[in-house]
Amino acid sequence: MPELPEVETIKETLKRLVINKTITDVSVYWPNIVKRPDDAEQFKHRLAGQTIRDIGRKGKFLLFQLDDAVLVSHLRMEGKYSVHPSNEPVKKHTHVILAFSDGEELRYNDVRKFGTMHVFDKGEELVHKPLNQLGPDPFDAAFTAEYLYQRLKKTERSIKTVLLDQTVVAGLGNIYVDETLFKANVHPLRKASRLKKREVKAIWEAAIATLREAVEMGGTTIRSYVNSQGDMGMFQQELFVYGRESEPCKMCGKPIVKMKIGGRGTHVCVACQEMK
DNA sequence: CATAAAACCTGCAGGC
DNA sequence: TGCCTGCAGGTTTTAT
Repeated sequence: MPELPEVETIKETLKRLVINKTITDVSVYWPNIVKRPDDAEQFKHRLAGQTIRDIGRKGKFLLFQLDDAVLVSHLRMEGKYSVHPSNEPVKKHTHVILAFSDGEELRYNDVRKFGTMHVFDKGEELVHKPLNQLGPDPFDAAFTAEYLYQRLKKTERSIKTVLLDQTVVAGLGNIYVDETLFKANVHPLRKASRLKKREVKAIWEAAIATLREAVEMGGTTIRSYVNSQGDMGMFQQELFVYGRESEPCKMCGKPIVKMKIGGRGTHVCVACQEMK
C-alpha cells in the first residue's frame, strides 16, 4: 500500500526506466481508472505523441511531466507501474498501457482497480482536483511544527484521523501514521485540539524522521508493494507497531494493541503512548 | 460547517 | 471441499 516513501521510491526507479520515452499508443482496459478526461479515447489522444520529460511527486501522487501535459496518477492501495517489451504477455489486472516508440511499454497494474489517472494541460494540475486540496508535502519547507500546531488546534478529531487527512499534510498513510504516533509517544485517540505544543512538535519531528528513514530503505513491503523494478522495500523490519498486534513492544515489552479509529486499523502500545 | 459512513474493488483468511 | 462473512486500504461521495 504505497504511501509517501513507496511513491518516492517508485518515482525514482521509474525515472531511470521511462525518461525521454515517447508515447505512441495508449490502451485502457478498465476505463474507471481514467478520471480526466472522462472519455478513454480523449485520454489516449491527449497522451499520444507526448514524451515523458520528468516524473515528480506530490504527497502520494505521481506526476508524469510530458511536453505539454501532465499525467497525475494515484496508486491507492495496490497500483504498480512496470516496464516491459511490448511482446511480453500482459498480466492479469493490467488496466492501462502506454506504448513507447522504442518497443517498450509502461504498464499499470492494480488488483483492486482503485487507482486514478488525470491528464491536465501543463500548469493546470495544481488548481484542480485532486491536487488542489492537498496540504504541504512533509519534506516541504511549508510543513513546520507551527503550521501543524495551527491546523491541529482547529479540529476535534482524533490525531490519528487528522494525520491521515491529506489536506493537512500530504503523504502519510495508515502505516506511517501509526509509526509516527508511536515514535512521538502520543496515543492515536488523543483529540488533536488538546495536544500540547511540545507534543505537536514531537509528532512533527517523528513524521519527518520516519518518512525520511523509510525513503532511505526503499519503503515498506507489507503485502504486495514492490517498486517499478520489482524490488521489495526494507522498512517493514523497522516497524514498531504496524502489523505487530499482540507482539511485544520493542521498547517496553507489553503487547501491541490493535483498535479501530475512524474505520482504520490502528496499532498502539498503550504503555508507551499515554492517553492522559 | 464538521464528522462519520458508505462506496469503489479484489483476494484472502477464518468460521462452519 | 466450499460457501459465506469480514477485512484491508486511500480517497471521494453521500449521509448525518
